[in-house]
Amino acid sequence: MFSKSTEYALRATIYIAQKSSKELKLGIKAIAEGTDSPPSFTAKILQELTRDNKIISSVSGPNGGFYITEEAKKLPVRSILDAMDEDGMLYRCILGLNQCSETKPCPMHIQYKHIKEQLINLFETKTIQELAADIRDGEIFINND
Amino acid sequence: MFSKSTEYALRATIYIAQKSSKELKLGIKAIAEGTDSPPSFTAKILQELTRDNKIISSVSGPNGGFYITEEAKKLPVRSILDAMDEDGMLYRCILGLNQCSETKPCPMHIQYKHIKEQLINLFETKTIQELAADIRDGEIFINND
DNA sequence: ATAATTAAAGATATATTTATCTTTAATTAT
DNA sequence: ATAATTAAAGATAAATATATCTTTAATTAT
Ligand code: FES
Ligand code: FES
Repeated sequence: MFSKSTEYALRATIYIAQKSSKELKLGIKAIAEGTDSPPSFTAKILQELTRDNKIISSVSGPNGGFYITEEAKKLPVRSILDAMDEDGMLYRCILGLNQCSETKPCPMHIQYKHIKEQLINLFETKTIQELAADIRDGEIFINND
Repeated sequence: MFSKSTEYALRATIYIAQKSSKELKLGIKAIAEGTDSPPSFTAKILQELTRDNKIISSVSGPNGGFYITEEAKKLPVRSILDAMDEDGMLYRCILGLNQCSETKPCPMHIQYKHIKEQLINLFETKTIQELAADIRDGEIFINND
């Protein structure tokens, strides 16, 4: 469904939202371990997510690390896809035609569009903080342990 | 959603099912043009689909080309994913965890599983011939013209 | 001020996917 | 039989995705 980059971005963001606060920032090592992701690659991805403080925030230096603001927690999961330039995926033709449209539909369009709508709805309504809250509550996981 | 390879495989198969018969086989050039796909790459992909006559059939030589049997037309679209080794996609965790399961669900699992079920159902019940028939009927397309 | 710590930025490496080109084999028509 | 046509197979190339490593900059504690 998504690229590795986007999967790591989603897992890292959820992990940060669940574990961090402005007072307790997380280092790249902890994030990578907590999400079963390669540390240096995850670092690169977090750079994209912190650019312009779009989703994740960070500070360098001792006791520095990554955290997410209460504001940003309210963003839909969709905004992570946007930051990773993978939001196009939600709107593509499932057979790879240049456009997915009602006026020039592919043979799978009619049935796929209902599924697509649910996908879009899921990513646009579910917020980062909702996903993070789920984990705290119960038996929900963000790694392979 | 799918790799380029799989997209080309789906489009080519639908095109062949729509236009060919045992008497009227299609050359690689016609298939590539009819589906807006790169000819030599599509040729490679058709080799995978013809291996063991799994889905597509072919004959070399003059008046040769690709066609699909009435039997094969009854296969679900899912069988094309199988042939392209991309059937795993339907069962993966949307966050990229090693397993998607009820017992160790990721934060998106509960909501995604309903969508996933519909995707699986679509690919397992829709047949190649149904997709091809749709095109003949009306305003349904398999290329970008 | 200095040293220590941490992320940011940049350079590089590896693997995979996508794509093309060339040679071979099969089939058919003459 | 020979030549023509077509797909199969194999080799190679280009592009992209994934991953790591090194250097730099920022911040903090001493
Ligand atoms: S046109 Fe193919 S999914 Fe909409
Ligand atoms: S565990 Fe992630 S989608 Fe099922």
